Amino acid sequence: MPHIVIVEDEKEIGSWLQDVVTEAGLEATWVTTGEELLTIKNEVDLVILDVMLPGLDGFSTGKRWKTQHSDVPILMLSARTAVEDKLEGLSFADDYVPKPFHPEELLARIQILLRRYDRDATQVIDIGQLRISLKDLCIHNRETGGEILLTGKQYAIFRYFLQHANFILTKEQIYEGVWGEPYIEGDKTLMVHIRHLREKLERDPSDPKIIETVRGIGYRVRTR
Amino acid sequence: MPHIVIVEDEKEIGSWLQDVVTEAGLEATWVTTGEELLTIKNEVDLVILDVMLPGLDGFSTGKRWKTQHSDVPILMLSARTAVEDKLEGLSFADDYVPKPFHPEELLARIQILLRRYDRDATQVIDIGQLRISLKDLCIHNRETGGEILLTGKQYAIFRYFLQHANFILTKEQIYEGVWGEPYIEGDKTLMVHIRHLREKLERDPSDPKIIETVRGIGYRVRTR
DNA sequence: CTAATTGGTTAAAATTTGTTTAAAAATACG
DNA sequence: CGTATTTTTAAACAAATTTTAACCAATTAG
Repeated sequence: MPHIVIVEDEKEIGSWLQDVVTEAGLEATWVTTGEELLTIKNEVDLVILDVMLPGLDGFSTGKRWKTQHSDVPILMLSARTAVEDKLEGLSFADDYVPKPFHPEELLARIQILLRRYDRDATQVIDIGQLRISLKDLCIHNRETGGEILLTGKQYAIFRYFLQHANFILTKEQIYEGVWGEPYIEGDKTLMVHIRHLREKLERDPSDPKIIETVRGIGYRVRTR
Repeated sequence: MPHIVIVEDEKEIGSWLQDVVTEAGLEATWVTTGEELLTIKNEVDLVILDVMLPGLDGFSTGKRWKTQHSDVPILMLSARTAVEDKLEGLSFADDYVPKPFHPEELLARIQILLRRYDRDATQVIDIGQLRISLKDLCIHNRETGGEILLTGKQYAIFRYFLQHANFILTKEQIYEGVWGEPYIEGDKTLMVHIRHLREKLERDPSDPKIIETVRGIGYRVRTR
């Protein structure tokens, strides 16, 4: 059953949304702040995100979600119908629905996003001895049969590699994609994380096959 | 370049849409009936479909397209803003934009759909036996099937050549373009790099075909 | 034909870049 | 609040790249 997270600070609307989604046969979690959304660890299939939020606003929350968490679709809700707001939202979100709206329209748009997202998800890829299910980012070692658990940053980096698999990625790209802030020339932080990742993923961390080094440029993870 | 088909019977709007899409750097074909859309044989990446059409209406056209043709996304346009219409459209289409709308919003929504259904249109150039995909910085030898990895400076120089392909480039130009500092007459650094590049790229480095020498001036890489 | 010029080649020196290890700082957790 | 874990910083080390420099080959001009 697809799991939907609703981020809405107004109690009445939040609770109503949760009902609407639940009655449509979907699982719904309702949180009231962007910060809460960003800490959710469970599997999420879609986020309904209000623009006006206390603290971290909807736009900032959405951008962080997309860059730091996952490609899981975001449907923005807003009473602000100005083109600038729509454009801002659509620059990272997958749909933007102005308030007020009919619950049926919302559900129809949710279905579209779930349908679309489902297509490119539910995939399992093999890299070397590893088997990775992209949807829940579980990594198994096919040789030992064990599961490999990564830390937060390690997941973020490895996910970035998988999302851009087979591309040679510059350190700038990776750092900015994962940390969301500019890379400072000569910084070794990323390299230390690569080292830790290799310790967990590679057969022989000092002869890496999964995370290749492309000297003078960056790194690459191949899936083919 | 993504190819977009616009189905719109009103001449003014159709032509305007075509302009909007074309100016955004996309290829646009404009037809006036649903029947015409269903006969298109070329590759299509997105359909913009008006609801009100003479003959086969937008809803019927869209459903046929999805069932009989392909999974290529449909963006519905309509002056009918009733929920029933929206729901009918969203039951098969991928987005439903009520008229009137701002061109920027339309373009943002087009981008979202194209992004989702991206056919991985990576730009690929062939030079001699080499196949180069600029986007992921990969160079393949089509004869041996192997990949050619370059060092940082080698990538920088070769990319400069490709960005100025078919032009005869002076050593000054290349040096200043790659190093970002003035070229000192008689410096052999560039030549050493050219030698290393030729060792990796050419069939016979002492009889170069890919990086030509233009005596007294500089070098040239041809793509045609 | 020979000298001068320009580009090519090679190997060693210098520099840059990536790796590794350890410890400090920050964060999460009970 | 203290402990464990994660993340970042720092420094020493190793290795590959880039540059330098000396010499060689080809072409052109006198």
